[in-house]
Amino acid sequence: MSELILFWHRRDLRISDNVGLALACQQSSKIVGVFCFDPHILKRDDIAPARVTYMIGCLQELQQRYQQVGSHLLFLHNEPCQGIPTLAAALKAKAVFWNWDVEPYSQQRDQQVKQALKEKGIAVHNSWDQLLHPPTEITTKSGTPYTVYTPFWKNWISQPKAEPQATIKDAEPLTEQEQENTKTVGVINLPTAKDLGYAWDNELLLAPGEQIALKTLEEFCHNTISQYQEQRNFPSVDGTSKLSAALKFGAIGIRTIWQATKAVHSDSRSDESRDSIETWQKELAWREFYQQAMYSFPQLSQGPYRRLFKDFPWDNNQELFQAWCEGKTGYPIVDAAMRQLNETGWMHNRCRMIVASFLTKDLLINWQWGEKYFMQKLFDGDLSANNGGWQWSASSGMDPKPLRIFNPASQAQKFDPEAEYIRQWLPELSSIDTKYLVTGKIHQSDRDYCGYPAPIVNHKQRQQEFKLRYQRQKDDL
DNA sequence: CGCGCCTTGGT
DNA sequence: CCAAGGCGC
Ligand SMILES: Cc1cc2nc3c(=O)[nH]c(=O)nc-3n(C[C@H](O)[C@H](O)[C@H](O)COP(=O)(O)OP(=O)(O)OC[C@H]3O[C@@H](n4cnc5c(N)ncnc54)[C@H](O)[C@@H]3O)c2cc1C
Repeated sequence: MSELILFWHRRDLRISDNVGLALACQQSSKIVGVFCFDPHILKRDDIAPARVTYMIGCLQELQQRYQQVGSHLLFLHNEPCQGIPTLAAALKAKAVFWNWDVEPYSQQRDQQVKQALKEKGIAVHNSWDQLLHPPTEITTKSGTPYTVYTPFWKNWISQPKAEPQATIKDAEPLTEQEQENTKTVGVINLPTAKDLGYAWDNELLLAPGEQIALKTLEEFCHNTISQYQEQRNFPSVDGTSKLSAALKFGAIGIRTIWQATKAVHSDSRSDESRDSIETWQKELAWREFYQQAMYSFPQLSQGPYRRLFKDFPWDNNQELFQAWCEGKTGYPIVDAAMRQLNETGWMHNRCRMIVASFLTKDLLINWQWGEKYFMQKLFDGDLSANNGGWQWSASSGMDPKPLRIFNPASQAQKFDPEAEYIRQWLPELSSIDTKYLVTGKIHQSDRDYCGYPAPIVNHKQRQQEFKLRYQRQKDDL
C-alpha cells in the first residue's frame, strides 16, 4: 500500500493531460481528488448561474471518471485554508498536489493553504498546468513581462511546447476506515447549482465535461478551423470553437488542444487553411497573454491600467446602463448581442467588442460596470480574458493605442449584412427590412408596432463627446 | 539610443 | 489617410 496523495482540483476539472495529477500518479498509486466550493468565491456578486452550472456538470463527470479508475473525488464546502488541511490530515495524506492559477485571489489563498499544510507537516507540490508557457516564462529581452501582444506572440510561438500528459490509469481505493474518516471533516455530496443559489435552466452552448470538450475539439479541427479566419467574424455563423468555458475550467488540457492544432496544420493543403489555423493559435496565445499580464500586473483587476482613465469623467447613467443590460438601446446589433448573452450565457467575440465599445464610447459608462455584468452572465467568464477584453475595448489597457470607437451600423453592415444574427435574437423585428435593421434606422411606426425602443443616444454626438472628454483628461495630465 | 511597429476601425 | 504614445529591440 502506498502513501496517499490528495489532489486538489480547481480549474483543471479533468483527469487527462493534467500536469499536477500526472505527477502525483508517478509518485503514488493512491490518489484521491478533492474540490472545494470556496465560500469567498460563491458569495461574490459577479457569479453567473450558467457558469456555476457548467462547473457542476464538469465536476459530476470528473467524479465518475475518478470512480472508473477506482478512486474518489470528494467535495468540501468550506474555507480552503481550513478544509483542505483538515481533510488531508484525516486521510493521513503525505502530500497535497495542485496546479497554480494566475488570479490574485487564488495566489493569496494558495499561500494560506500551503502555510496551513506546512504547519500540519504535510508536503505540498505545485505545477503550472493551464498555460502552454508558465506566466513568467515568456519575457522581453530585458526580462520584463510583455505588455504588447505581437512581440509576445513572436516569442511565445517560437518556444517548444510540452506534449499532453499521461492520464491516471488505476488508483487504490480508500479503505473503509479512511472513507469513514472523511465523514467528520465536512465532506459533502456534489451540490446542484440551485443548491448554491445559482439556478440556470437554459441549455449551455457547450455541454459540461471532459468527453464533450474533447469531441468538440475534434469536430472543430475537422470541420471548422480551416475557415476560422473569415468565419469567426460573423456572429450568425457557427465558426468558432466554443471551447472557452472548457478552457476556463480546464475540462480540456491546453497541450491536448495544441497537439490537435499542430496535427491539422501539418495535414492541411492550402495556405488559406494554414493561415486560419495560425489565427486560431493566436487566440490561444491571447488567452496566455492576458493571463501572464494578470499574473504580473494584478492591479489590472482593480481598474484601468492607464493613468488617464483613473478618474475619467464617465456619465455612469443608471437608466442607460439598464437599457444596455436588457438589450433595449434601440441599436439592433447591440441589443441582439445582449439578448444572446442574457439567454445563453455566451456572446460572440465580434459582439463582445461591439457592445463594449458601445457601453464605454456611446453611453459613457465606466467599462468596469460592463466587466462586472459580463461576469454575472458569461458561462466562460474569466477574470484575465474578460478584464483584458474590456480594458482593450475601453482603451484603458496596457499599451496606448488609437481610441477604438466602433460604429454599430458599420459593424452590422460588415459582419451581419443580412441581419440574420439580429433577427435571431430580436424576433420582434423579424419582419423589418434588412437595411433598416443593419443601419438601425427603423421607422417610428414600425418601432411602435414591434415594441422596439428608439435609439437611446446619438452615436455621432456621443462619440464626439467621448473624444472631447478624452482630450481634456489628456491635457490635465 | 532611435526607430519600427502596434488584433479586430472610421470617415 | 488619420488613428497615439510608447514598447521592444
Ligand atoms: C469585452 C470582452 C470580454 C471577454 N470576456 C471573456 C471571458 O470572460 N472569458 C473568455 O474566455 N473570453 C473572453 N473574451 C474573449 C473572446 O470573446 C472569447 O474567448 C470567445 O468569444 C469565446 O468563444 P470561442 O471559445 O468559440 O472562441 P474561439 O474563437 O474559438 O477562440 C479559442 C479560444 O481562445 C481564447 N480566446 C479567444 N479570444 C480571446 C481573447 N480575446 N482573449 C483571451 N482569450 C481568448 C478562448 O479561450 C477561446 O476559447 C472577451 C472578449 C471581449 C472583447
